[in-house]
Amino acid sequence: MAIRRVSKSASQRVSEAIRADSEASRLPGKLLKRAFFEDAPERVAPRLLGKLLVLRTSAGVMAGRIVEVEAYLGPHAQPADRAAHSHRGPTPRNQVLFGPAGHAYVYSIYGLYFCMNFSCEREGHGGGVLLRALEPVAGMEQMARNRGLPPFSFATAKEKNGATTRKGRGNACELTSGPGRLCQALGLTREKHNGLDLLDPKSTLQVRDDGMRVTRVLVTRRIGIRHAVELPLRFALAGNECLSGPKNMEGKLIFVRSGRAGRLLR
DNA sequence: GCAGTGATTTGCT
DNA sequence: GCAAATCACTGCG
Repeated sequence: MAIRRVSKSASQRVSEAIRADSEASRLPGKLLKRAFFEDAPERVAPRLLGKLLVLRTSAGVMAGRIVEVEAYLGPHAQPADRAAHSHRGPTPRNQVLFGPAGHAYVYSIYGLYFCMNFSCEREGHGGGVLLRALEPVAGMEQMARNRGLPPFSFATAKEKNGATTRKGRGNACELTSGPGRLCQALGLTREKHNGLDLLDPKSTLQVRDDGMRVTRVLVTRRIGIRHAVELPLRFALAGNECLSGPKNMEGKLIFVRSGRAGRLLR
């Protein structure tokens, strides 16, 4: 199967732009608008594919391209989405989901890890999109430190796929392929990052659009949940090396003829 | 496959 | 109040 992913030169350009100047005004691409998130999670989720998650820290800038997400529907959804944290209504933990769209909802799970959602829909609705995997773009050295992995140089997804990976060289995707892993790689915690506005130019955590065009999106059931397992609400860049979960998951492939992920499922 | 881990919520009294 | 159940995960065997 042919694999569609970011061209190496595009990734390098992004990486170099970030390294050259970490000022907000010089970050790659443009900040998304609030309206982007003020829609149903199942429509926001596929549009997020290909966008960049950018985190500025004192140690430098880390960035990853969003390659896998899941939509979690608010309490008013038909049918009810019992897998969603918000399905019973607001609680102290999930209040960010019921706030304005475009904010980070970070929660701890199994006492060991954190996961992050983006709030969607209008205030009070409780919809969200879970980030399941990123393709690392910048700050891989810091990500490896955060993950407790050895500081060897990481092969890019393209190198790995081209079988040019040298022995002893890790795959960059190991850093961020999974909802817990990506939070650990970026150092995201509930204490520091829950509730951050992803659309504020001054925010340390942003979602940006560098114009990458998405052409093939895989839609499958969600992973690792007990309730509402049948809903097709997991969206991924088809064939991307950095996806989490089983590689042989059945799903539907959607071809995006218009080019923009934002035109999906409209 | 399954153990480890702790925050969160629910369901009792 | 307190105990029990739940949990959208990861790493290891």
